[in-house]
Amino acid sequence: MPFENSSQDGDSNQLLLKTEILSSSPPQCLIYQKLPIQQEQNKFNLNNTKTTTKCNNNLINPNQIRQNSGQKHLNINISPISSCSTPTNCSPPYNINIYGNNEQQQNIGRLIRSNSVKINPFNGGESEATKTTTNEQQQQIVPSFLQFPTDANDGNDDNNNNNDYLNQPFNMARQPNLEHENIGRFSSLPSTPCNTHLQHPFVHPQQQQSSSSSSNLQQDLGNCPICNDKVSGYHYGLLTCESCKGFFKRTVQNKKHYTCSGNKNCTVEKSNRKRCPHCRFQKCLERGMRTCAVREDRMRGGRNKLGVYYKQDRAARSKILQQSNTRSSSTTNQQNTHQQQLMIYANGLNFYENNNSNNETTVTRSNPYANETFSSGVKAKRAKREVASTYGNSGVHQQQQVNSKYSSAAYLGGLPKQQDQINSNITSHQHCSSTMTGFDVYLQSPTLSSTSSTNSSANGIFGSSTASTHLSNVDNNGGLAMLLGNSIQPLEENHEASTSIAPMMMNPLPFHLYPITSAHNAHTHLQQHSSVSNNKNNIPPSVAVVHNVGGNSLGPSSSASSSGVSSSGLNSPPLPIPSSSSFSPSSSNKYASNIHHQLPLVNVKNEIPSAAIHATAPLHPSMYHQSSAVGYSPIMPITTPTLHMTTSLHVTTPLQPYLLPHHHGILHSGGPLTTNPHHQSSSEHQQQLLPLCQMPPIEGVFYGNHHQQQQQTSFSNLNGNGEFTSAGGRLLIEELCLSPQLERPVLITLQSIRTCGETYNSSLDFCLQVITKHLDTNILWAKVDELFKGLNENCRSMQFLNAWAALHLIDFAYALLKGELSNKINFPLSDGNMGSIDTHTLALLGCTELFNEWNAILQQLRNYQFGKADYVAFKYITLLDVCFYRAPNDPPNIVSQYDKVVQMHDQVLHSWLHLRSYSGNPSIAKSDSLHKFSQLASKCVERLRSRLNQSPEIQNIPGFLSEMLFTNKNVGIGGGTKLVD
DNA sequence: GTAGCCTTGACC
DNA sequence: GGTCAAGGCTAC
Repeated sequence: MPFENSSQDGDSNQLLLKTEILSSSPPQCLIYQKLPIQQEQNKFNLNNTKTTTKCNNNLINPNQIRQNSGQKHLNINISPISSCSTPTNCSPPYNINIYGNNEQQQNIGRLIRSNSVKINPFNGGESEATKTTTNEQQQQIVPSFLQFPTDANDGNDDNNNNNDYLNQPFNMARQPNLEHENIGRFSSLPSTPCNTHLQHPFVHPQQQQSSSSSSNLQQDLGNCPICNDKVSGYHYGLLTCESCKGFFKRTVQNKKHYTCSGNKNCTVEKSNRKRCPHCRFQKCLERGMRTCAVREDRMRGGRNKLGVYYKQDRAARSKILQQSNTRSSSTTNQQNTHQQQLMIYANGLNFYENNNSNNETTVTRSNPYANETFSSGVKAKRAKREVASTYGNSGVHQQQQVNSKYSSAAYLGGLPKQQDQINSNITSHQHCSSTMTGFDVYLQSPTLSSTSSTNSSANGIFGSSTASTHLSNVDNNGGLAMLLGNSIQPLEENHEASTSIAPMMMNPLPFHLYPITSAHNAHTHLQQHSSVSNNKNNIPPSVAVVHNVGGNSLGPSSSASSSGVSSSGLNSPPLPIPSSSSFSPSSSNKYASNIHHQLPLVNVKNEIPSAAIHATAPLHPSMYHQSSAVGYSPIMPITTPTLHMTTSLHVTTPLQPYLLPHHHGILHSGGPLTTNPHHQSSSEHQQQLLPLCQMPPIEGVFYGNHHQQQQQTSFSNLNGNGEFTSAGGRLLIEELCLSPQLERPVLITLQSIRTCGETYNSSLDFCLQVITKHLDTNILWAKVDELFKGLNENCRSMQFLNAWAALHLIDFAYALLKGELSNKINFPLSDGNMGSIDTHTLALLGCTELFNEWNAILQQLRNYQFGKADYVAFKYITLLDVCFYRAPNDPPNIVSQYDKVVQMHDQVLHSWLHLRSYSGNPSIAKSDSLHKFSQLASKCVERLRSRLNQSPEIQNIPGFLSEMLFTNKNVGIGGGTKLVD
C-alpha cells in the first residue's frame, strides 16, 4: 500500500502522514492518493476514500489526480521526474504535487519538512547503476522537496541544501500561478531553465501510449495566446485561458458589440485584458477562436466536431514534444533543444525539400518522406523524429546551420545561392557529417512571419531596403547567425538591435536575386540571363533583369527611376525596383559562393547596433513582429508549405516563430502575426499556442440529435437558391470565412507546384505555372463554394472568367500582408540551377510595371488592417461583380442570373459592412481598394495577354490560363470545363 | 462585466 | 466510467 497509513491527531498542523512509494523500475510503480479533507475543520480525513493508482509509466498523469473541484479533496501526486532519455534509466527524483488550498498545502509542507512524509522508493529489478541512483535520490529526496519549483526561477538549484528547509515557510506568494488546482508543487529538483531534469509534461514515450496522454497537456499548456494567462484547455478552437474562454463565450452568446476608445490597437495582457473588450475580442478572433463553437442553443455538455481537431492537435504536440524531449535529455543544451521543439511546433512542418541539386556531395541522405502523402502532422512527426535523431545533441544554431546548408529548399522562398556560403560557414565553423533533409530546413522556418509585411507596414511593400544589405556586410558568422539564428537570442538581449533593425529587415529586395559583387559579375550574370531569356522565353535581352552592380546600388537605378516607385523611410536607399521585365531567368546558385564580403553596401551600417550583426548575436524574432501588421491565421493547413523570407541578396531570413527562451513550459510558438500589430507587439512574452493541425471547417459544430438542424448551419442562412437569410444569427461573411478553400490558397498553389517537381525554362515559364496553378486553386474554390453554387453554371463561368485575375491579385495581396510568402520565390530551372522570381511579380501576373499601383493597394489594405473577413469579402464581391454585364450581347441565361448575382453580391457586401462596422472599422467598406484590384487585374491581364501574344510560349500555357486570357466565349471555364462537376 | 468554479453530456 | 469542452452559476 503506497500510502501505508495516515493519521491525524486532530491538529492539521501536526498531521502525520506516512507515505511510501513503492517504486520498481522499470517500470516504476507510481502511486498517488486522494485524501479527502474536512476543510471546515481544517483536518485531513485520511480514512476516507483512499484512492491508489498505479501506473506503468514513469510519470504519473497529473490530471488523474487533479483536484476534484468542489469535492475539497487534497490530492497528492508523487511521481518521479522523468528526465531520463530512456525508460530503463528512469529513476527518482520525485516530483510531488499537492493540490489543495493554501492552508492544505501549508500543512503538507510542514509534514514534508518534518520528514513525516516518507518516500521510500526501492528497486525492483533495476540495474545496479540504477539502483545506486535511486538510493542516492532517496537520500536526497526529502531536502529537495523544499525547493520550490519551477515557475519562479529563484535560482535555487542547490540540491544539497540541508536543514534550512525545515524552517522555510511555504510561501505561496512565490507561486502566483499555482492557484487553484496546483497550489503547492514541490520538486526534488529545481526546475531551472538549465536544469537537465527539466520537468516536462511530455516526458516518457510510454506516456504517449497511455490513455491519458492527452491529459498531460493540461499540466502546463503554456500561456494564453490572447492575454498570456495560464491556459486551461481548448476553448472554441484555441488553447486559451479560462477568462478568455468566458469572455469569448459571453461576447458571442450575447452578441456584444464593443468599441475601442483607442486606436484599436490596445495591448491585451492579463493585467489589462478587461480594459478594451473590443481589442480583446478581435484578438480572440484573429488568433483563431471560433464563434461557431459557441452553441446557439446554449445546450450544455456534449462535444463538438472540433474535438477531432483538438485530439489531433494535442497528439501532434504531445508526440513532437515527447520525441524531442527524449532527445533533449541527452543534450547538454536543453534550451536550444527546447527551442528546436518550439520551432517545429510553429512551423506546421509539412514542407520539405528533396532537391539537393547542388549539395549532393554533402547530403548523404535524401528525404525519405518525399514521396509520401502524409498529413502535415505525420510529416511533422517524422521530420521531428529525424531531426531529433540526427541532431539531438545539437543546439539550434547548429541545426539551423546544417539545415540551411542542406536546404536545397529554397525553392519556395529559400535562397539556394546562399548554400555555398552556408556550406563554407559550416565547414569552417562546424563540421557536421550528419545528413539532413531539405524538409528539415522547413522545420526551422516558421510558417508565418512578417518580414515583408512588417516592412511594408513601415515603409510600404517596396520600402527601404537597408538592413539586408547591411547584413550582407557582416562576416560569415554574423551573417550566418542572422541567417540562421534569429530565434536563439532571448528577447531581452537584442531588443535594441531588433528594434532598430526591424524596419529595415522588413524590406524586401525584389529582384536582388544574386549577389553581384562586381560589374564583371553582373555582366556575366546578365549575359546568362539574357541567354536564357532569349532561348527559352523569347524575351528580349533588353528586358532581362538588372542587378545591383556594386556600390550602393541596390537595384537598377534606371529601372527604379523609371518605375517611379519612391523610397519610403528617411534612411532608405533607392528602392530596389524590379526591372521592367517580369521574368528574369536566373541561376542564382552559381553566384552563391564568395559573396559574403563583397555584397553591395548600403549606407545604413551605423544604424544597426553592433549586437545585431555580431556573429553570436543573432537577431531576435521580435524584429519580425514588433511592427508587423499582417493577418494571422492560427490554423496550420495540412498542405501549407513553410516559406522562407528572402530579405536580402544573400540572407534568407527564416521566418521565426516566437520563441520564449525563458519559458520552460510546453509550447510557445508564435510566428503568425496578428492583423493588428499591437496584438503582437504586446505578446513578445506571450506564448502562442498555435494549432498544429488544420482546423476543420465547421459545418454544424455539434453532434447529437439536438443539433441536427444546426449541422446545416454552415450555410443554413442560404436557401436553395443561394439567397441569404438571417437564420442562425451568424453573419454571412462569417460563414464564408469558414471555407477551407480560402485558407491560404496561395500557399496551396505553391505547394502543388512544388509537388509537381517540374523544372522551368525561365521565370516566365514559372510565372505562368504559378498563374495557372492558382487559377486551378480558385476554380476549385468556385466549384465547391456553397454560395456560388446558387448560380447556374454559365453564370458562374462568366463570373469567374471576369474575376479570376482579380482573385489572383487579392489572394496574393492577402498572403503577402499576412506574411505567408517570401518576397522571392525560387524555383528549379531546367538546367539544374535555381531561378528566383519576385513574389510580387507573381502576384501581378508578371507585370512588374504595375508595381506602383500594386504597392499602393497593399499599403492601403495595410492601413485598413486588412483581415480575413475583408479578404473573404473582397473575393466574393469580386467574384460576384456584375460590372461586366454591360455587354449587350450577353446571352439570356446570363442575364437571367443578373438579379441573383446582384443579390448575392449585396448580401456579402452588407454582411461584410456589418461585420466591419461591428469591429469598428467600417472605413474599408466598399473601399476603392476593391475596385483597384479589378482595375489592376485588368491591366495585368491585358499586359500578359499582349506579352504572350508576342511570344510562342503561348502555345505552352498550361491549363485554363490560355482560355482565361483569350476566350470571350460564354461557356464554361476552360472551353467547356464547367464550374460544376 | 469578469473570471473562477461547477455541471453537463457526447465521445472514448 | 473517464475525459473534457461546452454552458451555467456566482462572488467579486
